[in-house]
Formats: sequence, structure tokens, C-alpha cells
Amino acid sequence: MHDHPEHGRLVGTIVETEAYGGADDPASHAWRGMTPRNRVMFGPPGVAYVYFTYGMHHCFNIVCGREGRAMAVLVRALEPVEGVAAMARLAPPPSARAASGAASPRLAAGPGRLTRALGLDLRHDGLDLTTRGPLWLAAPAPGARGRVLTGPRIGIRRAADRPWRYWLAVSPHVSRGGGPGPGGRPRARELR
DNA sequence: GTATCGATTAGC
DNA sequence: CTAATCGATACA
Repeated sequence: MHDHPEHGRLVGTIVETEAYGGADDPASHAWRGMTPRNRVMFGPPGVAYVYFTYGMHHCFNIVCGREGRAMAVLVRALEPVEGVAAMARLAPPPSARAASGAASPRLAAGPGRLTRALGLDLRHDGLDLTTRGPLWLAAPAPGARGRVLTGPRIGIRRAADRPWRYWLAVSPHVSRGGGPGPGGRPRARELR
């Protein structure tokens, strides 16, 4: 949840994540040690790690390792729950085609879209998510249950084989790959 | 110092 | 498929 200073309360249910390790994960920002960008990854868990990439996008992570052990979960997609109109204002759907009032399922379907829809940027890097500040994590809504699939992480080259992406099987709000992969093969396996 | 590459997205 | 766009990283 984000209490946006101008757009009010923006709430979504996390439907897709990716895990990143530390020195043992070549795909992780923390692989080569601490830098100004990734320093909060080395801090206490439950803190937001937000970084700027591709010269235009932000990505939102939740630090999850004990202090000193760099680990984080990239939050890749949300199902918008509250403040949907404000999210659409912050992150207009591509081509404004799907606009027309109807809530696009793609508003926060992807790490870059998610931070835009929630209005997150570097100012949120390092914020504690476990206490009630401008940005925090809440328990999932009672109805927010479903099968979880897992498969390879997206958009990386190194260690792309590790199946550390997790997503809600049926959700239309995941970034991609929710359905069968290329060749009709599910390429994902069910968690559990 | 210069060159290249992204934990991405939109558009063709 | 490529452009956008810039901080981090690799290399001379």
C-alpha cells in the first residue's frame, strides 16, 4: 500500500515476484558487493529497495535477508485493489486504447508499470515496509488465494535458469507467462 | 577517459 | 524486432 501525497491511498495485491540473492546470485545487483545503488539490500529485512534502470524505469523490491545478507524480492505485478482510477492516471495504459474508464488489468503488470502506477521512485528507497509509513505491506485480503506457479526469472542473462519467479496462476494481472509458454508448454511448475 | 549493458516498456 | 535514455559497470 502507498499513501500517495497527491493521489491518495493506492492498494494492490501482489500477484508476481522474483527472488534475488547476494554474492551467490550472478543476476543480483548485490553479486559484486555493496554499491551506493544497492546498499539497502545489505540492510535489515522488510525495507524497500527501489532502483532506477534503463534510464527511465524504477523497480520495487522487498529486502528479505538478515542484515548483512543481501537478498530481495522484486515485486513484478499487482492486482489493483483501491485507488484504481488514480493508478490509471499515474500510469496511463499503453496507446490509451484500453483507457476509457475500464480498469486495465495491465496497470501494474510489470515492475516498471507497477512503480509508475504506485508513484514509487528513489525517494522510497530504504523505507521500512513493516511499520505504518507512507509505504507498507499489509496482510493479503481474505479472498486473495490461489495456485502459485514458479518458473525462470525474466529479463536477465546470468543465472536465468533458476526458477525463482512466482506468480498467481490465474491472474490476468501478471506481467507475462501466466499461461502456457512458447510451444504450448507450461514451462512452469506448480508450487507446493 | 570511452564502450556497453541492463531485474523494462512501447511501438512498429 | 528496435528505440528510448542514463546509471552502473567493464575496459583501455
